[in-house]
Amino acid sequence: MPKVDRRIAKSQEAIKKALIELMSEKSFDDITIQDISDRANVSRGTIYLHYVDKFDLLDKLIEEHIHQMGEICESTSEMEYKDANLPWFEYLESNYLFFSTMLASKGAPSFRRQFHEFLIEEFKDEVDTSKEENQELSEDVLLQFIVTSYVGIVEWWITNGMPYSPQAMAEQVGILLERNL
Amino acid sequence: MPKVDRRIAKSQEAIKKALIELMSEKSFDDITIQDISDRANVSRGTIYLHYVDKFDLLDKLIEEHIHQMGEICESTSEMEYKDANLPWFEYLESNYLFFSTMLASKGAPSFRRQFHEFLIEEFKDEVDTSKEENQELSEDVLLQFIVTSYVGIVEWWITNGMPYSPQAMAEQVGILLERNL
DNA sequence: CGTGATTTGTTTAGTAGTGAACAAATTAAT
DNA sequence: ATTAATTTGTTCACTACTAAACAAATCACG
Repeated sequence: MPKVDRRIAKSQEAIKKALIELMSEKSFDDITIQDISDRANVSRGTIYLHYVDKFDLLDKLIEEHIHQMGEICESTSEMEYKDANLPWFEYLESNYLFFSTMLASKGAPSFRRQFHEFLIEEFKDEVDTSKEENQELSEDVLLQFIVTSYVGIVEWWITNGMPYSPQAMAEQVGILLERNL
Repeated sequence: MPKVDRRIAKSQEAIKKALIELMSEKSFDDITIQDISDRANVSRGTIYLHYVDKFDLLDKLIEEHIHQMGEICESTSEMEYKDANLPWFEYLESNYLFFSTMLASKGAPSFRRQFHEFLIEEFKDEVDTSKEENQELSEDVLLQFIVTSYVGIVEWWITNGMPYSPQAMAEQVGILLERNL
């Protein structure tokens, strides 16, 4: 990995942070490139140096988070659900503004779907209908059941201002996964 | 004013912030230029682009705050003491880490003296021994009295974690100044 | 002491960010 | 529908930041 120039990293961070902040304040349609460069404290041209337009910026932002979540899944694949969930909820917490705006009604309508699809892929290998208690279930039903509930729980937790700690969430969701998979 | 390049402003901000943070963690002597550049996320060379060494950086940092405080004094010169004090304490609050580290025992020993000298200059024109109740006082005694107590109050407020709001402080110190000047 | 490791301060060639200008495309208002 | 005003996307010459290399100075410690 040819480590990226620190100026690039800083500019892109500032730009992405600016977009998230602005999306939490007004509709994506109403956000202009100038708005973003002002907020990021970056020249307007700098944005075009990295992104073709604001849609591309949003795409890449989402893509990056999906990728990060993939990394987390990878690093926790060997753990118990209870433990594996902790980094997950910690990640959600430390990116609260991103997830809350993306899941908000006027956020990024496509994000919920992408999030769902991502989880389908991740849980695909986890469902085990050979286990005794799951004999009567078909794989895809169980998979949809789990993923839908997972998305729902996350969405509820985020949009309700994270009423429980990541630890508490990891533990409880861990129990529920254990029980159903 | 030939407005400064935004890259310069950002770099210098990051560098100054880094120094303040590091000084709140360890002694100035133990801080290296590399430490600062690491913390500021800036190339080591960038520091030398703006400052000759870490002493120069500290000098300029202090000088800037003294200057800012001068601006505040200027903008409030027409107000009642109570009102004039508010921007003052708000400034102290928003630069809490700077003032608390500079006033700390192992901070910048010279800062307290510079701060004192600055206030002497600012209050010089405020003392009025022609007023009836101050007839028996000589100007320099009254001046030293006021400034010493002002520095003391600020130092106490900062090093004790700002136990009162800037508003409360501005009000009370306003009363005390009114009473003595 | 001395000597080995850090830290310093400078230089270098290369890269990213800068503001300004511009025409083209959108959007808003009458 | 015709302006007028904004926003877009691109180009440009210039400047600041970059990492890396270097010798000199300072530090640490056996």
